[in-house]
Amino acid sequence: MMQESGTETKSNGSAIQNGASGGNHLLECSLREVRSNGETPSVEIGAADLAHLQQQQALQVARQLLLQQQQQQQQQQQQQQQVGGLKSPKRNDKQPALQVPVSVAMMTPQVITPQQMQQILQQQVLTPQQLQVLLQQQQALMLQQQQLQEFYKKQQEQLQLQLLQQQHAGKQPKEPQQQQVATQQLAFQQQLLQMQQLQQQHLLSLQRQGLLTIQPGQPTLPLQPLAQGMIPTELQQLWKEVTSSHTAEEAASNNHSSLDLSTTCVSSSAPSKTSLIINPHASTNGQLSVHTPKRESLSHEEHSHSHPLYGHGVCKWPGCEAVCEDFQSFLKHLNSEHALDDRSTAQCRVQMQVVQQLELQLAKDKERLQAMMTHLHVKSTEPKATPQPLNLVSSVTLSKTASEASPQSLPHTPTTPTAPITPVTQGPSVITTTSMHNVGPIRRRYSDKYNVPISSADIAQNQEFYKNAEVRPPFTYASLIRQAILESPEKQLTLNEIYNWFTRMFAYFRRNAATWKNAVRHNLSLHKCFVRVENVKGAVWTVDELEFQKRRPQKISGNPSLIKNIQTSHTYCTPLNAALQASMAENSIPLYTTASMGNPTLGNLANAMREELNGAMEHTNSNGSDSSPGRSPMQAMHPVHVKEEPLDPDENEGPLSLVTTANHSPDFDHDRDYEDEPVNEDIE
DNA sequence: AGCAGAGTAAACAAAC
DNA sequence: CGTTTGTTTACTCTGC
Repeated sequence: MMQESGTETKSNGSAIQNGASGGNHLLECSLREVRSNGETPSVEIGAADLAHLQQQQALQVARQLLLQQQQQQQQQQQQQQQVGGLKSPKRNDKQPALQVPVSVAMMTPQVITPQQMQQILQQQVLTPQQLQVLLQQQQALMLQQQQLQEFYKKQQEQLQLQLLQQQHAGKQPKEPQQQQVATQQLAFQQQLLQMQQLQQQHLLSLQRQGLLTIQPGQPTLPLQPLAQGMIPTELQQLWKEVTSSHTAEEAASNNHSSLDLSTTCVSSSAPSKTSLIINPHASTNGQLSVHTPKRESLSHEEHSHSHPLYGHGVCKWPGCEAVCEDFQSFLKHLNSEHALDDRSTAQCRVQMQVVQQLELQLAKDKERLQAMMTHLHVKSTEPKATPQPLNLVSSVTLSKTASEASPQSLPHTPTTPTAPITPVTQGPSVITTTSMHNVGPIRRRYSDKYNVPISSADIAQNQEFYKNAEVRPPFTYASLIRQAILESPEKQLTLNEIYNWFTRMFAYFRRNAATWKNAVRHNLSLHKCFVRVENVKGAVWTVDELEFQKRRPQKISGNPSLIKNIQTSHTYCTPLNAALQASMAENSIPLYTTASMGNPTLGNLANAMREELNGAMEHTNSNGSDSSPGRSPMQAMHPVHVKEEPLDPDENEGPLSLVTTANHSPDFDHDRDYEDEPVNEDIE
């Protein structure tokens, strides 16, 4: 029976590994191909050339991506066929994910991962240097514009003064002076206009290159200060005063210029934005409303020509730049050259990716900014911030809404963590070989950690942590075995089921199988608390609670406050958390949130620690009164987590019991490898 | 320093 | 016959 399950798993594991590695190979090849094709162009090229080149590259990337996705799909199909024939269907979903987490992201059909986007943007389309140059250009333009605006403002103030003086003086012939002033102003406005056009061009070129996306409802960043700076209420008032005294032609010309200002904004492919920015002033001003109808009618006209893909007589389709005399010819060009075909679709796709990437980047930067501001402005929260991940997630998981607690998640990432949005790719890959340094013996390092009570803990999170991170759990074998047995519905497990529990619950026990299995057997035999019961099917192991409690006379050297703490039900998980943190500290592993992993079994692992704790308490309170049915709280928790555990080996008797436990299987090959290896790679 | 608990390694036997 | 299960012994390490 055991043999069957063992061999079956072994063969399955290898089959899966082959499939996965094959897939990786293919993907790597295609990726490499993409990379090699997307060499960064030489530096000394014009902006237009650059844009063109980038678009070409983008096209190429698009083709490659399409190809790649096809390959991925094929690969997936192959894998499913290959795997499906060999193993039970239940294992299909989880195994590849655990074995080659990187491939998971890549195998997602039809979706470009952020990593790929990053590659597209940074390696293929634009180099960071190019990006920086463009941004610098943009900044320089904005600076110039600001200076010009200030100058313009000053001029208008002077003008205002002069006008006031003239009004008060009320005698000298106004016309020449006023005209002079007006023309002066016009000159400035035209200058400003030029600046705006320049900036607009720049923006458009950025947009064309996919560097900047102007969203319909939102003002573009550079234009916003300009527009706002251009039309403050006082300025408008002043402007009105000046223009009202002018001749009709002047007024008309002035109108025109102000119109131009607005149309500039309009032509920057953000029509709605114009109204957004200007209308508030119009409403507050009242003066502008006079102009508004005209402006609207004109801007409408202009608007009809302000196609996002058309500007300055040039087609703005990525990589096109065909010259079109007027809007009509542009439309003709658009329909003929950029009709719905493969090429256009690919280009569109690339543009979408670029936009997505930028949005992603924006989200990241926003998050970063938020964090920075929080850090800088809210110093008082700093102490709070550090343990926040824990508290946050704990509260979330305790309320069993482990939906989107992890900010990144990460992955989280965590990290996750790292991967700020690294969402949830926390497989074993997240914590890599560095975490394997702690392969040494367990030893009871945690005993002293009990003296470091930490606020509320998250058992579920810890559990997920150990499931994914190859960190040695700070529990004794005996505790773990007992926990495994108690978690089973019938409070009894076969040896193999205990093994399965270990591998399922702890990534650490997916390696060095020979070692820890031997230890498990050793413990089972050694400790009286584990009772072997002959069964119909064979033998199962149970726990003699009495014996188990007897057997632990150590730890906790009477810390009254701690003990008091412990006895409150809420802090039952405290030692576990302490142990977890200690363990992580030992391994230099940042705590990353894995709350997104779904319904964690509440208190699974905590029991392992609790019982240790209880034992210690009993020892401390040993002067009689086994006051603790103190186990009762923890026992009371069992029904909860026992029910929630989705894969209970007990339910799957026979050879399949091993197979149906998902997590351990990917590493089963490793297990075998380590079993075959005579030398333990422990570093002590 | 000594003790006890825990982990590791290994030998061995019985069962499968 | 090979593997799994179970037992036992010896040794090391760690905390007290």
